[in-house]
Amino acid sequence: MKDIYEDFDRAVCLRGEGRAKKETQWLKVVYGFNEPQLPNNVSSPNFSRIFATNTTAFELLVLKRKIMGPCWLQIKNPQVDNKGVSCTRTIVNHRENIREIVCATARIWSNIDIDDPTPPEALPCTVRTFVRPLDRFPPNFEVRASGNGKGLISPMKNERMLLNSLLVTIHRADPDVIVGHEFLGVSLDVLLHRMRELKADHWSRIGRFRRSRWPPIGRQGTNLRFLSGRLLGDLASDGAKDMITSTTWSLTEMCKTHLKSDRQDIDPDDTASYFDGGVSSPERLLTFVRHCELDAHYQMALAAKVQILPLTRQLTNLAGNSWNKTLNGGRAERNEYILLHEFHRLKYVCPDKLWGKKSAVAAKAENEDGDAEGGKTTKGKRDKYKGGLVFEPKRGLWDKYILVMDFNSLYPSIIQEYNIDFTTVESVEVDADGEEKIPEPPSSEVPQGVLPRLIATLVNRRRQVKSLMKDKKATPAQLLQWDIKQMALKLTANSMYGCLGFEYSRFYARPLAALTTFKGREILTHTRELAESMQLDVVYGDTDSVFVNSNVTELAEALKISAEFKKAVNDRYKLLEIDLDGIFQRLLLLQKKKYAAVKVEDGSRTSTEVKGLDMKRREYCVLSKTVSQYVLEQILSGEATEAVVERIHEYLTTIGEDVRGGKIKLDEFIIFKRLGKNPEDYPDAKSQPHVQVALRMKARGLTARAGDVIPYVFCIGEGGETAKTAQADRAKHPDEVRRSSDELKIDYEHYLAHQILPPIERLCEPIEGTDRARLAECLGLDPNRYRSAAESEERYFGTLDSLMSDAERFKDAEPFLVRCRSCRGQVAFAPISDRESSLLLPSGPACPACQSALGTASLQVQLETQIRGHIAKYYESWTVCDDPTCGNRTRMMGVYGRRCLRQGCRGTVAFEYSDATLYNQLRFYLSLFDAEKAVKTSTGSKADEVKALVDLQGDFLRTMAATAEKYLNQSGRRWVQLSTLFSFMKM
RNA sequence: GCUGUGAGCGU
DNA sequence: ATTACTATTGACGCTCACAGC
Ligand SMILES: [Mg+2]
Ligand SMILES: [Mg+2]
Repeated sequence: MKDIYEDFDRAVCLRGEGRAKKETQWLKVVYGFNEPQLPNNVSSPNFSRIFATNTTAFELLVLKRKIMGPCWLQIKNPQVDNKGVSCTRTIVNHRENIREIVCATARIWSNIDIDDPTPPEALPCTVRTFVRPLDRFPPNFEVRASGNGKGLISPMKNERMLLNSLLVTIHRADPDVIVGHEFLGVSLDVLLHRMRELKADHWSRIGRFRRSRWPPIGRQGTNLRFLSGRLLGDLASDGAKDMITSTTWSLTEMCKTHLKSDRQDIDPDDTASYFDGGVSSPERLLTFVRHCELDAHYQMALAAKVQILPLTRQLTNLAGNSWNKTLNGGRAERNEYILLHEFHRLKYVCPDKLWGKKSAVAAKAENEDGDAEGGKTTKGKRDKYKGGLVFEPKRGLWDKYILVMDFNSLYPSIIQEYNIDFTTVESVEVDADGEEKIPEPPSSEVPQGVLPRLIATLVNRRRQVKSLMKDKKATPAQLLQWDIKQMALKLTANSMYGCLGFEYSRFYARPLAALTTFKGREILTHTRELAESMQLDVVYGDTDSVFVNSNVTELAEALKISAEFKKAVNDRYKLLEIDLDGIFQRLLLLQKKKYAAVKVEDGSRTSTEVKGLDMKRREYCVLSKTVSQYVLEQILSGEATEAVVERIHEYLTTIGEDVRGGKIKLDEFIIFKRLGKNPEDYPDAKSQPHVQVALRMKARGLTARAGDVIPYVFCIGEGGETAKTAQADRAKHPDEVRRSSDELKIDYEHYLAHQILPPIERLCEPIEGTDRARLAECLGLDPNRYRSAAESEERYFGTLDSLMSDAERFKDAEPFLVRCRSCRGQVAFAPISDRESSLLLPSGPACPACQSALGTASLQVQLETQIRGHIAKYYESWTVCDDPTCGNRTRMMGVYGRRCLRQGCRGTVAFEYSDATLYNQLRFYLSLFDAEKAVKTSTGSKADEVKALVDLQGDFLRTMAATAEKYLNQSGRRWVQLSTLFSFMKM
């Protein structure tokens, strides 16, 4: 082997379990990357282990040269930055169901300084758009295109020419950065496949690495390597999504929220209509081309607005990783590199990167855990250790000042405060019961560890930057740059903790993470106790905050209390710092992590702060959010409850009418849900609306991949579905609804019952004077279906001491029909207190028609037969639809389904003969032979008569009652089970 | 109510 | 007119909808 040199080096090994091993002697061997990699598990009498056999060239270069992110390696070039934006339009070739390129815009800015806050529209750029016909261009299109304003439009003969010209443009401009929206996931994928298919010239010019032979094109969204040498800033990448607050990250939405521009949405299925040489006009195609031009601008404007490039550069400079990785997202790698740099500098040997495996520690813990599967969350991911503490909220509407006291970056502070580090914390024993114990923090003599010092450095640098920002003479450009810097420092410090508990991390150290959160819980508990010792009421708290009820109505007094409390808390810690995060004038505390408040801004201004409520979630449509917003405003208005409740009821009534009257636009009904996996990978796609919609999108040639946010609307079923699939199948893409022109109708009832009512009900839960049934009624929904279980039960059976008479209670019960063997007549067994109709005489039961006696045994058999008939009917499980226009009666359904099976009907089915009906029937039979009740319900002179009768016929009554009771007990137990187990049936 | 699945808010 | 390869994942705490039992 050549190129080898040897060198003894003292180093400390950082392996696995918490504390680093002792300093030992190492032999450093270096050889070229042209030689094969050594296996990492070999040993010999001369050495026990080899480390870093699989270190990548990138890691080595960056560490050895101490390269901390983007910088010039040879200082000979002037600062040149060339940014390009590409925007492509594709069309689905339905014959082969593949996507082709029809239009592409390259918008190029040259010599840009990314820290320059000037918006892109104020900077010069060149615009070049290539467009090709599907068959032929509309007449005169070429002429009209040449007269386009700023941007150059180049009509191309075919797709291959388009691609070639695009490649030439990219080659000439040779951009350092490509900015796009869904470029990696969509555009690049189509570009690559089309370039290969059509044998485009110099295809590798899309990147800076020249190739002639095509390497395999990987899975969609994984082909970043084709762009080697250029940076890709994709607005839809995970990295960008973390920086942009948006529900869908669609271009249209981000333009609206971040640029205040109304971007026109184009239904992909309409693309062909713009191109049709016969139908379309040149103007129409031009609008399409200009739309493409404009999108390229929007993408750049958004990138500038959210500052992806400057921020990712700062993050990369801090961590010393690759800029492209930061742009693409994934925090773990940044964290890994910042630690690699630090440990390398201090001459530690770091744990090797394990490809495709969890870290050694994680794998070991897995074996020990065995099948003792802990609390699973998603994708079989277990919770590995305990996290933050959340106090049980004291629910309700608070109207005295509430002080929100919050620890400043709790976890980074804890790591510093307790000197938590790989090198300082002793490894822990595993308990007998497999429970891992929390390690002890080191004693105060132990010198500061690597991690605490790293975080301290970051925090100090941030403090310096923030003090710079206070300078009055600072230019806006400087301020912006400093703000980005301090943001990057904060993000970096805050992400250190997360990676300690990350099982795939090279620096995985679960005990350290567990210790950090443990201290967090301890601190929060102590903080609460301190507040209570100061006679302060803590109404809520989450991980690093306590909500203190000041119980005063004067702001100055509240501030005084907060200052006292703050001092009391901060005196207990060296570094840890609590601060007043905000003051709430009113607070509606609904659940853990769910509340709304009127926050006092400086002086007299206020703002509303909402956390965790349904209206913050993308799965609730705009309409639902609007209604929630109104209701919330009323509740927080501070006015008298009656007035508030009345206004809410009124509002809901008009909403119900407006919705049913079709006065609300389609956009207000759109629901969003993200695909957690690719749509094909769902085991039960049938029951998931967003998956169904995504699958249909794919069938039409559009893309729908893991991570995409799918919009959909619930429509009225067209029929042909089974009960199981009905709900999900009724979800349609908004474009489908728009295209269908009245074919598809929005399911207004569904929206009222599932999107509007539940959030409102949750908001009003602590409000006196209204309830679910009342709210449902206002919306025009059947209040009975929304009554609470207790209420429904009352309505069924009456309360125990109800005034409801038996006649009322049993009005729907079927009578006990007695057949006389002599005269073959049939008569109902009337209540015995009803002396005129009853067939029970003091001498015994007798036929009212022929006066012959009826035997006890005969009556008993007849009763049993009829009871069995009812029970059989119950088990037949006939269901009937509640929609009066349908009335479908069937037993086709699964026992627990509720949807009507009939095509096109949206009714809800209930058991025609329900458990409640059966129960009531049996109680009716029993009541017929209830001596005590008969006496009680009789009045005046009748009472004596009845009393005498039941005394004489006691045996008969007891026999019959026992018969009824036997079945009642059997079925009664069944009923109790059903009513408690399947409480949903009594909604 | 339990189980499972799927959502995504919160710190 | 030269390579080429995986794989890709910050933590935990809490609520909600749906299907099935
Ligand atoms: Mg905090
Ligand atoms: Mg907080």
